[in-house]
Amino acid sequence: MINTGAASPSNFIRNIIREDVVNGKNHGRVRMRFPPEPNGYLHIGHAKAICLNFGLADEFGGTCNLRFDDTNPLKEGEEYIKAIKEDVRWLGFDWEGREYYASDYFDQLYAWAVQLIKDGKAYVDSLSPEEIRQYRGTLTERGKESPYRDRPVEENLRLFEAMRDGDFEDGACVLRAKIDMASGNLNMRDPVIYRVLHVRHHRTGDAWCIYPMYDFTHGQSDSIEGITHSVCTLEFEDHRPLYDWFIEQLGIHHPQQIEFARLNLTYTVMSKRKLMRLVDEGYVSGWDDPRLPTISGLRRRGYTPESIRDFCDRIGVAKKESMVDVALLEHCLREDLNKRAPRVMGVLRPLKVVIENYPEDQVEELDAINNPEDPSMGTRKVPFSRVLYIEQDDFLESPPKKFYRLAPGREVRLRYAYFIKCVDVVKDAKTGKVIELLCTYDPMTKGGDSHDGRKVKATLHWVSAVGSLRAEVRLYDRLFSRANPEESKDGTDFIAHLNPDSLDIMSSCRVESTLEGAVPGSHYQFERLGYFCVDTKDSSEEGLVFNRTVSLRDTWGKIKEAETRSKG
RNA sequence: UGGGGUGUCGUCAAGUGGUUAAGACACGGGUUUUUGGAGCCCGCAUUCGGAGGUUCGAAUCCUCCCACCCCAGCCA
Repeated sequence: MINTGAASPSNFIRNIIREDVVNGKNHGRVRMRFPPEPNGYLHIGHAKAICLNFGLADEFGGTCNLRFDDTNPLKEGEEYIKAIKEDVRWLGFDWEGREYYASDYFDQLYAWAVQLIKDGKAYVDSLSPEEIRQYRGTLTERGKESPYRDRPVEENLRLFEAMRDGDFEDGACVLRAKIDMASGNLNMRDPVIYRVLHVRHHRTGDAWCIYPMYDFTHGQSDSIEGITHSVCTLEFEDHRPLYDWFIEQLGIHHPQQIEFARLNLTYTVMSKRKLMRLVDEGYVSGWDDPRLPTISGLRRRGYTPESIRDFCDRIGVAKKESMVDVALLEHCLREDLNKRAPRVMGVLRPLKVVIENYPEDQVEELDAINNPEDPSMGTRKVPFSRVLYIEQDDFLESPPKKFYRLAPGREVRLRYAYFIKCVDVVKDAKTGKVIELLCTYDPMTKGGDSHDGRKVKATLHWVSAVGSLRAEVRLYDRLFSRANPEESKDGTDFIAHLNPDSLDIMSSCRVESTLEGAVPGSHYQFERLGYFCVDTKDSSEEGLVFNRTVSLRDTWGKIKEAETRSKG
């Protein structure tokens, strides 16, 4: 178990638990659990819940179980279990072998259902699904009792057994709790607790053809595991009275349920249904597409577990439904990577530069610092030669006032190399586009230091033509063009707000040769551009592929943007 | 009078009768700089959804009102 460390801000759940511990409730013990349904991949919203549950357990010297709520074999599967475990582990949490499944409790749940029947608290209903819906009433009108509600206990027992033995088709009947059809809380209007489902379960196989509903499973599973604080999201607030009712009828340990608001992030979607659709309909390349807020997507994008945990600590926990600015997530990432990522130079859109006064066949090895934030990371040698590449964005033939990079007649510094001055440009005869720069260098400025106090306004990153590698770089941007893609006044599908420029593949980039053999998944800062990582799926010895994790803060970009905006 | 929730800065979020109403992100300005990066400094809610009331004193207590979210799966 990792200790998320530094004083996280206080939140109401921690306050409740602290109070309980102080008062000796549950003998001062804290038992938490993270209970995903294995029917999809985990996303950053789950990370919030994971950090909360494991973090609180850790803080109060308690434990946190990983429990799969696998009560619906129609939608669940092994693939998801595997992915979920990998994600939780990657985030840095350890369930210390306490890996449980609601399906482990099927026998106990069945026995409890029988107990309820015997106590006259549950009955087998033979109404059709449609009829059950009609009998339930509406939000403002009370429901009607089923004609089967008063079947004798013996008959209920016999029928429930027959359900279990496979005597009924799917949907023919259900077991319902006998509570109150007039309740203002729909969950209390005789909720279905068992249904017939002739489906093979990924763990129990064909042992069962009836499966308990989530509502009849979740609370009792927590109870069985001795959970003290059962933390879940807001939409289950209405279910709490029902869970309490089961616990009370059964006379078993009563976990305390506490609800908090789920995480929403700007410029993305978080519901499993929507993520599933993006994957299934091919809008993204898979659950681990780097544009997705899934844990696997963030991982592939280059996010670190540390940055995600830091983010989860900073967003807080409350009951107010909120939308967190993705800029905060990016801030946490930059802060982490700034300290750890080695610096390297790479040119995304190469513009050829010829240093006319530099010897034809000479190649110099220049010293470059691996990370100015951390001297212990040392230095490396980068080759410099007569033909170089710089970024196309770093040259403008007629620069606006605030642009202080290279331009005709202007001098700039090449990082760790020399001052160079642009003396001429070569243009494509047909298009008129600048395709090459003719420059001179000042040998006295080796290493980048001016020898005469001469100042230069910009430092550019560059790469030597001879000592550099070709690479593909995938520039990722937000998946949606709207802060809240769900927000559609009427009927507009969230798909309509997909950002058409969320992926930009740069295929003729050049990176410095130190990147040869770079390890998949490793992080780098491409100086002046941003943080990038070696793609874990598509990068290889023959073809390096980098993903842009996040750009550096871009002051010039903002100036440009502000100016185009003011010009109208 | 269906039930359950929530409203504190652009976005999160502390605060639970006496604070100049924390902090973070964002934003703006300055400083520094061989990354227009990073760092550092400064600014950023006379006010807590609204209106009344209680009190020496209210974001915190009371009353009424308003806005928004969730619930009618044999999904979770």
